[in-house]
Amino acid sequence: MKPKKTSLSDIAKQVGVSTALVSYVMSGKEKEGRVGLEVAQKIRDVASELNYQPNLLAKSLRDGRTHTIGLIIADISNPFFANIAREVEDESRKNGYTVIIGSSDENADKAWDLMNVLVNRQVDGFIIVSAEGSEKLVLHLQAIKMPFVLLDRHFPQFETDFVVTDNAKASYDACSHLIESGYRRIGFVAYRSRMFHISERIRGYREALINSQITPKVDWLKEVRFEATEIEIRTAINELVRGESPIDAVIFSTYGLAVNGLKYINELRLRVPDDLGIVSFGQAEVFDLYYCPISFMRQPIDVLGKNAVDLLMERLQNPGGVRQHITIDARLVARESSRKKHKME
Amino acid sequence: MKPKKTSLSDIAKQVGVSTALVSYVMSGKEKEGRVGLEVAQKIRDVASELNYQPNLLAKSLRDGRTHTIGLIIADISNPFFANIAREVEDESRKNGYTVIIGSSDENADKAWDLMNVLVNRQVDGFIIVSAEGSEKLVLHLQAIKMPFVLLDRHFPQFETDFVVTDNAKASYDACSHLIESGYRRIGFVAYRSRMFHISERIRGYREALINSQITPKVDWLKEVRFEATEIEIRTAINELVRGESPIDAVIFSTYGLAVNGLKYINELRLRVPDDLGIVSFGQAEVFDLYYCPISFMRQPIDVLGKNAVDLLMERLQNPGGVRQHITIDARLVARESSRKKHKME
DNA sequence: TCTATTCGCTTAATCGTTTAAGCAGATTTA
DNA sequence: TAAATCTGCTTAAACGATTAAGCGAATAGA
Repeated sequence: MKPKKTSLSDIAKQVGVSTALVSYVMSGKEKEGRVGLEVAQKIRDVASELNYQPNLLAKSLRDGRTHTIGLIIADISNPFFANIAREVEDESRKNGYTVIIGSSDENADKAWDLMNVLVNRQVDGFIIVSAEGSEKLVLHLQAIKMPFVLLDRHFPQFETDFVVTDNAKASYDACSHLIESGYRRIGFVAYRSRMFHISERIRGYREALINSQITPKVDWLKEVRFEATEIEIRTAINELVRGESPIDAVIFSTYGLAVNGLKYINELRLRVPDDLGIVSFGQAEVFDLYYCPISFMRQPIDVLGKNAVDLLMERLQNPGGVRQHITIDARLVARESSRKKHKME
Repeated sequence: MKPKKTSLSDIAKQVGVSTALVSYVMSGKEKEGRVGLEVAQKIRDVASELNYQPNLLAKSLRDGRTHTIGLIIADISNPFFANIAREVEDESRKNGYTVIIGSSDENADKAWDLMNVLVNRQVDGFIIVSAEGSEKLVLHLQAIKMPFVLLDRHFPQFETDFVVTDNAKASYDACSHLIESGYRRIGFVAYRSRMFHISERIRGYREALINSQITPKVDWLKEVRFEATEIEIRTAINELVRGESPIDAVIFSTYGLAVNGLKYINELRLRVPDDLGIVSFGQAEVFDLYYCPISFMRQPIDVLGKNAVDLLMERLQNPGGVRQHITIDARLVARESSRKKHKME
């Protein structure tokens, strides 16, 4: 039925030598294997004649490395993660590694299951964008001494390798920028979460306000549950723009929040930035093409992805080395959605 | 250093039996293996005590199936493909399969290399969104009897399994819709390509015009090279709106073309749909949030993805079975960008 | 009581590779 | 000239799991 693939021993048989010789030749170790010149050539000829392709499974089983890494992200259909995946894929291939991607949907149980599947498939290491509640996963990877790098989000209580953006600073910059542009009552929409990167973003936002002698009102901070984004973001925005202290600008702390938020803002026929200034996290074509291009904090996804892979490669070489913490700055891309307010207000 | 994972023989040693017994128990074949009750229990106890996890590499090497499928797409950072990837991933996992994704960048050589890597990793089958010039790849997979399903694009000259949208019909519907809305001079922007799905889209567009007694002008069809989208789309649109027979509506045959086209249309300060009606292929948040929501042909990505996986699963079961061709209709989602023209024009 | 059958287990081959160890024969060294 | 080294190759174990075949001992059948 299926034509059996040619193996080392097929070549060996045809040439009339042992598989050992063939192996040496095929893996470029003719010197070490002390293979004769004519025999080596004969082996190469037969190999290409039979179109020999090595079985990576056998190789991996033998030497305990699969040259495969597992990438666990929230959702590959989210452009932020899709771009990360792309970077990780490219950078890994450059290093001779294949990537297996899995989406956790921000669900720690799913992430745990995924991790187990990938561990059983003997990946050499992981790059992980953690879901909330993934402490167990991190501890388990440490326990089994599986190399891994946390990306975009990390747990300050654990000593791990990680590559993240400076979220507090990014938020601080976003908020300061709005203040400089003349906005004073600035809302902040985040996912309801106890994750560090979220609280860092909130902290940065608060500090920027305080630093400008603006007292952050509790009502300005809205936390939306990830599982019910579409519904809860409507409530949140309603309260923000129609509450006791209505806002004149808002920061979306995430791409998904921005998209859903903007949809509702359109429905309400609020004009950006006249009715509402906006700065968002995340990035995507949406922000360019919106009638009023959206200002956003650009996270250098390419740098994040590349650093994560490089760091993991380093860790694979040297599992015992000191853990590295890489923090990368986000850069404000100012657009129309946060342009200067007219003073006449 | 790294704590060696527990293997069957570790358990066997500790219980004092052969690995065969342990294997029977761990794979739920106690009956077949005729394993004693107490011994079976002892094995289970020790297994969970040592936290035994099977080595899927060894299993795969032994029985020739990896329960892995390769997914080759153009670019994971393109939302259309990202969504496909997501569907394929989910549906595969339901079937106990893991997916390895690779991006070809619409480049046949890259696709070929990717295919080889995945073949060497012993994937059980492929789902492929072909790049132009991938005939060699398809023929090779057939030659080595590797099961595969073509997704979204296929080669009519080869007898393969495939799952595609009815592109001619989709294009026909898109164009007819514009005509019904009062547009008469309709442009069509496509990638320069000899791929079947592209020419089908062009064919459907032409037929719709002819069917309405409109003679399609050659100048209305613009083909841009994938590698130079950003530059060439500007020329294309310039010529379309400022040429001898300027258009009043345009169809973008692809998500990427739409995004780049819309950016330039914004720059030109053309108003949609008053200056230019629009219908696009592809789908994404952009289309919802554009100041004038974009009409588009909705390709049911979930159905495409699910069908591709299911078809591949079937083919894995029955490699010899008759090839299946699944064609799925796209549905027009009419929005503001193609709303009825005022008669006064 | 003698032969079949069942039970509970072990042995060993297999998947495709890698690589340390060993073995003749030829060549060099002292 | 005897010992040491080099050359070109083979043998065989190992990675971790699966599973057909086989082997005593106990049980059943007649």
